[in-house]
Amino acid sequence: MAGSSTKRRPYQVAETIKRWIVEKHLKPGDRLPGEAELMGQLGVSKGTVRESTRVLEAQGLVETRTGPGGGAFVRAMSEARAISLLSHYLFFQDISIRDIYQIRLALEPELAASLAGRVGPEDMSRLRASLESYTDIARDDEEERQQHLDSLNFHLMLAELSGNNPLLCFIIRFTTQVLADLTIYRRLYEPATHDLGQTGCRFHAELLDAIEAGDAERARRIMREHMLSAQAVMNAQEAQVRRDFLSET
Amino acid sequence: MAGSSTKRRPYQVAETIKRWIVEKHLKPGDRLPGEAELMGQLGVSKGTVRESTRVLEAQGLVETRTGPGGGAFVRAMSEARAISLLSHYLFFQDISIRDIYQIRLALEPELAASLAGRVGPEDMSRLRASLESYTDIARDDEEERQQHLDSLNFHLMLAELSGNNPLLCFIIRFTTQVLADLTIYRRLYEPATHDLGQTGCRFHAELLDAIEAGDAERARRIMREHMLSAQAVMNAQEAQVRRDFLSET
DNA sequence: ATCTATTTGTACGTATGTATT
DNA sequence: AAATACATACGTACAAATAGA
Repeated sequence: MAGSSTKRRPYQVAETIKRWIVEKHLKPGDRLPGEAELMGQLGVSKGTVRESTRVLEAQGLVETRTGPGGGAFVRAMSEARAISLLSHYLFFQDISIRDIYQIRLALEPELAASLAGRVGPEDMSRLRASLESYTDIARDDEEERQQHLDSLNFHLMLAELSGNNPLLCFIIRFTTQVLADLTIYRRLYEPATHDLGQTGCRFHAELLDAIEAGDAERARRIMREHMLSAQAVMNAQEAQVRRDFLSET
Repeated sequence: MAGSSTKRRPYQVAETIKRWIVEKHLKPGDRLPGEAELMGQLGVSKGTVRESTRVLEAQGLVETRTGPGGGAFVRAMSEARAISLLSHYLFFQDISIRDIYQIRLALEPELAASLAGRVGPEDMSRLRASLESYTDIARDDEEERQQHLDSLNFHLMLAELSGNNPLLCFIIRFTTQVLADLTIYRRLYEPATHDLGQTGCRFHAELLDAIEAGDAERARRIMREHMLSAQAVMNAQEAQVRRDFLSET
């Protein structure tokens, strides 16, 4: 294989800059050379430099600001962007609800266990307060839909609280996000799910007790039962996940 | 909310094109309008169109070809690129070996179970053949390192075989990739791990038996024990994951 | 509050590379 | 082998945004 550079210039430049970030141990907030300097140092035109910057920006590695002192700055990719990018990957892969729940069933109990005894009192009451919105049975479809979103949000809050293991946190938030996305746009929640909110609420309440008591094994077991119960309901409606990109908010 | 477009033009254009892909149900291989047409339809200049194309390309949504009949084509993002993009996210997140194994411990048994009775004879023998390379004890460090890579590759092959649940497959391949990456560049594998290859090989062999027999529960249990055993060894060396981007191959 | 300097953002024109026919 | 259609790259000019005097 000859050394002929098969990639196009903007990508060569982007790769070079990535190497700089690694080798020079650049941290979020650090400034990269400006367009003019890059043009000079790398011997490319302005347009090429800009295309490179867009690439790095699209990948979430830098952000750019105009004006004096502006330029391209190293940036820690937001979790929202990472989720969005992963949804780009799954766009052409056929994911089913079943797939999502296979993951949740394996991971959520793990998260619950790792949280036992590690949630402060103020977060604890925030979690308990959030249960209120779906203790009572829903009047209409609209309310039920909202309850389901609130219930999913409970899981997002749990993931948020577990600062340790960012990867676990990310995966859980991603799966939850996909489910929430489905709930918003589709009538995913129609038949025979009316009491899912009720039972879900009970599971959540028991789970909080176990977490507060610091009983990791009990938390794990409760969450597992919770997932199995939800999975059974969801598997009934063997839906294909909607083809869309998740937005970045 | 006012329609004031806070984002810059290339991103507006990229978003527009993404909407086209969703709404028109474009599939991989479908061609997007050429630069000239986009310039006309969207009322932007050539440079802006090109920056937009780079953004979509960086996100793995399109590829571009030169020459007659060339242009930008819709493309299903490769798993390799998705892994690379996710590694960009984790770059600033401080992941530990412990974190990786927490995920593996939860997911690998699930994968093993889902594979039981679903692997064809030819794949079965490929898997068995791969065991050969680490049945015998390693002579030197170099050989041991290679054995560890082969052993990880076994898990990659398993993930590959499980076509169902692309997301599960992706996550497992990602975690394995991170470990392989560490093994290549660092001396992760030094102390007290000499028999890890041996015991790992035994686990793998037993696992294949269970899979061939179609015994999902047994496969799950064996893989779980395998992960627990490896985790115990790895937790000894509480290493921080190396700061680097995973390459796209 | 206004101006000014700095730096990115957008547009346009032109030339070159590359693959298809 | 040549013509064609398309992306790729360069250079310049000007617009917009922002920090600081």
